Amino acid sequence: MTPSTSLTRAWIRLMRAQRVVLGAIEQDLKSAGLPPLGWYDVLLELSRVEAGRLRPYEIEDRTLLAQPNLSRLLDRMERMSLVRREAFAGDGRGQWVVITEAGRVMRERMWVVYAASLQAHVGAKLADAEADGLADLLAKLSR
Amino acid sequence: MTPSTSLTRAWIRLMRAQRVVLGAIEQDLKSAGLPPLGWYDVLLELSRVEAGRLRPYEIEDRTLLAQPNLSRLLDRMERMSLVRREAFAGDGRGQWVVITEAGRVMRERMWVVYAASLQAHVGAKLADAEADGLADLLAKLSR
DNA sequence: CGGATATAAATGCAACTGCATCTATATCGA
DNA sequence: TCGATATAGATGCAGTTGCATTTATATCCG
Repeated sequence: MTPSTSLTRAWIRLMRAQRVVLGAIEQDLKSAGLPPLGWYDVLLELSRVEAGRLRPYEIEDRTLLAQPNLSRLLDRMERMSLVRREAFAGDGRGQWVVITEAGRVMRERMWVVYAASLQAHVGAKLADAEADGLADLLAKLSR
Repeated sequence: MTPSTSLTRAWIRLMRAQRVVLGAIEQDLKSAGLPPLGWYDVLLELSRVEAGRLRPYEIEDRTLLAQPNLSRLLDRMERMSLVRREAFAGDGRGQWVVITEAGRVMRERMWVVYAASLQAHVGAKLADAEADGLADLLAKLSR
């Protein structure tokens, strides 16, 4: 049941590439005095939906964050006034997570840095056609 | 400076694929009662070299582990008798990290599970030629 | 209706990471 | 040779993650 060398090599490079690029991006965000990428993911999901609000479990599904981690991430974001929690009428257990105006502003500020960083660390190394090929191959892995 | 959609899509899928596959592999190791993947990486590097020993900074270079993290990982591995630290003659600041027989056995036990997991979570989804293509594209990113 | 079960989210705790700092030893240059 | 600087590795601490458990509310079924 030993995987082929092709396979092993691809996996090792996947780990390495992700680590290198993610590290570089996080570093760029930190240098700009901005919060880590996880915050961006949450803000993006919230700003994508019309009402600017989602249930925590919906955010979970979209971001692959584990429930307790999301709960505490929301605590931190709420402390920074980027989101606010509101009661969910109709189910006493539930709540809405609502993005604030400050949250929208933060998402945009983060995107400026994130986009430049992506361009520098990925875009500069991959032509568009290559990126498409990569995306297709990677898509097979998450399914 | 906005990255193309191709680029963004590739990056998001890279993050997702790595998270999904790594999560599955770690889960398989844990289910088998084995330590996490980081331990494997260290054991592998040590077992690869003829004398079965490396300086900590050499392990760092090969695994991308941060120095303080490696230092403590070695503590844990030493507690489990998988490696042992020895003085490095010729530089009083340095040391050797030596893999023990138990360490070699552990590496092999981990590889059995790791290999099966890789096969299941990557191999089953990617033909060899695709894996080669993926590896080539990913190689461009770490450079 | 009322007890068993399920679901939404929070909390406690241990392990791990990143980061800054510290200690000890080496090296370099006046 | 000696003080300044660099390097190897360890340690302290705060922030984060994973995992198990808890709390509160819903739902389901006899």
